[in-house]
Amino acid sequence: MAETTPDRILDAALRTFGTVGFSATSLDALAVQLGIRKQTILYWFPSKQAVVDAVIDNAAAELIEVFESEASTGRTGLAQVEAIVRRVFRLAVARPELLGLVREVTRPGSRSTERLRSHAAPLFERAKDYLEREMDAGRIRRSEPSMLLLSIYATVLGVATEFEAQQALGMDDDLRGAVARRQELIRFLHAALTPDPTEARPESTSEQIG
Amino acid sequence: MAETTPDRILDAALRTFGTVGFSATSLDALAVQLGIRKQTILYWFPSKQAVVDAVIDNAAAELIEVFESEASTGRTGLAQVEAIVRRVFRLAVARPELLGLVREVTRPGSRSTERLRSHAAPLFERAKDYLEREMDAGRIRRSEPSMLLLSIYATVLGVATEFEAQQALGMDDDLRGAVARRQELIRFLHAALTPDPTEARPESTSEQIG
DNA sequence: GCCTCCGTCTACCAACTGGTAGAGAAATGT
DNA sequence: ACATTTCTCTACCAGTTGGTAGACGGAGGC
Repeated sequence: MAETTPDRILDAALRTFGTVGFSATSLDALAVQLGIRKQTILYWFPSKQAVVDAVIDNAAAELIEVFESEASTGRTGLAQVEAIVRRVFRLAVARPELLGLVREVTRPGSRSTERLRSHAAPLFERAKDYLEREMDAGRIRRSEPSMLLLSIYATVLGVATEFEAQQALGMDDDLRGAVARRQELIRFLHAALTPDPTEARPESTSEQIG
Repeated sequence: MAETTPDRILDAALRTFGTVGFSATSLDALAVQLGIRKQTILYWFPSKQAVVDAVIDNAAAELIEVFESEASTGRTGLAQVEAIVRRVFRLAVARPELLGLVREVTRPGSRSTERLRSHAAPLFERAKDYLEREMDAGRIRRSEPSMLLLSIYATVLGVATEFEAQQALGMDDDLRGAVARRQELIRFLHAALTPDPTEARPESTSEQIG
């Protein structure tokens, strides 16, 4: 089954946008990559922005799929959270360009902020509702759900960040190692969220900053 | 004391590069911001790349200053690590564009990878040496120093990531909150690295991924 | 008063950007 | 066999990009 031209365009665009960014990617460069003319891209998409939007929509759909399929397992509490995080990790290993795209879209100056918001906001609300329900049920330690979500998000995205730093520093090409280390952090997160903790959180020597 | 033109250029460039990125920033846009013509920028810097390089060098010098001044306090163990992390956090609050620049430079497709490496590698080696010494002295729990450093790096950079996501989602503009939450994570890190831990790390329900 | 140097300017340039118009090839339907 | 539709192409275009050449004006030295 031959991949259609628009599909090939979106594939290449996701890869390139996710690594070098939107504005650093010209339609020409994209076309050369595919062995076609840029006018062919503009035949399938009315503008470059339309390509960007389509790539974002596709990626969002793929990520939402992960949440949907995990939400339907009937798991509860932290097991559910961990299952989703683990799936996202796996996706990050298999398709690092997806995380690159997320980083590109969440950039302050991005023109796609509105689009991102329309995809992410409902997901965020659902996750918040879930956490609130589970906190009410006593399965997750009570805290501010949106803060917790942001922390989880930042931790997950840390994989990509860390991996890139590793490559920039010329270290071994070891995303799996980065993932394993990140899981270590997730375990700390887990420890902090489990109800009836062993109260082993040490007195930190760090004072309040600001 | 009037700021010189090249200084003003570097200031504006850091701010813009750190938010919208290198390639999305034109010399013209930079010049308009400063109320000058782009040719004036090219009078002070031989090329755009030279501006980029100078901005990176400046930022690197500023960051290295933080490490240097903290290294000379004679602190040891985790107190030293925490002091540096705290300083970097403070810098992140005061100058978010610095972290934006780091993200821009560590991007896989970046042309500045070599320059980044030349700045970061020696710092990284020194930090590794420090950690190894402190592990030998029993003041930090033994683990792989470079892995530990990468985790710390990712955690610190998470502040920026989280803050940007927050803004993209249209939440309250609260970097300080993000920093506080991040410090919570740092405390977990602290717990995991303190020698003779209380062994309170829970059995995680997460299985090995891959 | 004049000269020189410094900093910014106007006026260009070639290359590249996203985008348009329309020709031509290759299937497809009838 | 022909007409139509689908797709990619060549040939453009105007605006923007980083970069060059050289004029202009002001400050200081003499």
